[in-house]
Amino acid sequence: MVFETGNFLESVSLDCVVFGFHQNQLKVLLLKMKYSHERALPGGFVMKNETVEQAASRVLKERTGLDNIFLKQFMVFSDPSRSKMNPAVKDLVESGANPNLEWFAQRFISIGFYALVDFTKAVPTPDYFSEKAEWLNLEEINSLIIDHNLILQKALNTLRLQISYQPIGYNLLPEKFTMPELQKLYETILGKTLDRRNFQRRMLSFDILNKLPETKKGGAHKPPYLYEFNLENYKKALENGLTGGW
Amino acid sequence: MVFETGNFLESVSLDCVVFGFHQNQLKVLLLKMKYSHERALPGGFVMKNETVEQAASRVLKERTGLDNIFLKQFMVFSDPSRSKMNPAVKDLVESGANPNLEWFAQRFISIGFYALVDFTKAVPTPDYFSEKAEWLNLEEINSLIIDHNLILQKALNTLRLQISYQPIGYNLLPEKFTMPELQKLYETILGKTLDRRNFQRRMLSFDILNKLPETKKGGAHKPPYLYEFNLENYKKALENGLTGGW
DNA sequence: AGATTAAAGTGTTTATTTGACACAATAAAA
DNA sequence: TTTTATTGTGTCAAATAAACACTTTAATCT
Repeated sequence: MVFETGNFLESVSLDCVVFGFHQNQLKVLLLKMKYSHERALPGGFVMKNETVEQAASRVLKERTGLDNIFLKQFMVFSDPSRSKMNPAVKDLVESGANPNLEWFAQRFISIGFYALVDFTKAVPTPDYFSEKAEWLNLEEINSLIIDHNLILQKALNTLRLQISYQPIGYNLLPEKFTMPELQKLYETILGKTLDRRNFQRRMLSFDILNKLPETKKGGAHKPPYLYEFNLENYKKALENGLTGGW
Repeated sequence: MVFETGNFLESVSLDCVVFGFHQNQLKVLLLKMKYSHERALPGGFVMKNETVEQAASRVLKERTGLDNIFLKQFMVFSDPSRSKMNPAVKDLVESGANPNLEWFAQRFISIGFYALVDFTKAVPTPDYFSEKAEWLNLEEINSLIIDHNLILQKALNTLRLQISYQPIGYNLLPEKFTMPELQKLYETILGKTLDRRNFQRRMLSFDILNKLPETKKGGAHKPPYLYEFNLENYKKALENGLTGGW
């Protein structure tokens, strides 16, 4: 048995909404369950000697191969009926593999995390219950197990709020990126278009970008300059917050 | 025994930072432990058939006598060593009362809530572990048990952030209040002074206040007008957020 | 090779918001 | 009745945000 349930804290689970960005699309990492074939957010349990943040890091390391993922808890989901329709339990029954069915069937409150990762670096990897892990575009996402649609929606709301007073992008973009790419990221998260010139002026005013002397050639038309984040200032901005909203 | 520990979810506790406002001071509701005499935030456990929000409401109803308290979860505290120095356990040993000591001595992750209540209406009431419940001014608060200082600090930070894009006051002030009182509340939470005229202009622009024809007499000097919140707009603002910061 | 195409670079003007600031009115207290 | 200190109120200047158009460029097409 893969799960040594005795190592875990009772009653507590966690679910992660992992956001990535690729080809101007906001993506979410989802699992496909082995037996029910339903989709689910990656999640896990908390070991007896780790914090919930460490647990989420551990889980995401397993699901993406990445360390040092940007990770934030945003809400606890605790509707008493939420666990009842967990298909993982059904899956366990069908697999006949698990001696500790009751443990999985217990009531869990789940701590919701959202994570921002570099799409190109993550290697989606299924877990014990799933046959596949893959990125889906936001619009492609239909019904998820249990309350995972709700969790996703709350995560998205939180991200949208966050973006107004925190820098975002370092964890979602490759090291070097163009201003139009950054703008698309913002537009995608916010769900609206922004003025190109005002966006650039605003971004530059935050003083978290280094403009590089190179441009990104290869597209048809005028090549855009490349930028990188000025990590020192970026971190300062993370702590102190930015101003205003879009 | 008061605590039927079997009714509670394992591993999960909650702690509440209850804010009140009185005489231009921000107050926090604290308990004084029976045996160790240390101070603690009011807290409790989650019953098997309730959400964590319902649990927090229940606990606060017991500690204040109030229903329908404004309540918000803001963070989960889960350092594995946090439970180790819980004086409640020591208290239980000394009281000799509890047959289920192990339950209390287990590791808990704690869900932090903050609450905003009308100081004049709350009746501080101690719990099983405490001899006294009382309001303390923020500056009067010294060392609290376990990680409760941290929880308090995070709650305060959250409140300060929240105040920039959410209306605040309905839950902290009496029904009718004056503009100077409202301003003092903001100044106290933010920890800085604000320009009287700009504050008023800004507040009125949110369109969440009704100016009443009455003034509040009794003080020496010119009596200020009374206001009440326009609940309909207040709730809209809670949902949609305000703009900018101070 | 030259023409065409569409995205990217860039600055100014206007409107809106914020910040600073002073004097008159009032009720209580002296 | 005088004094006192708080409240009510408006304007002007500065900063910020919003609207907006033309030139430059690399790739593609012919």
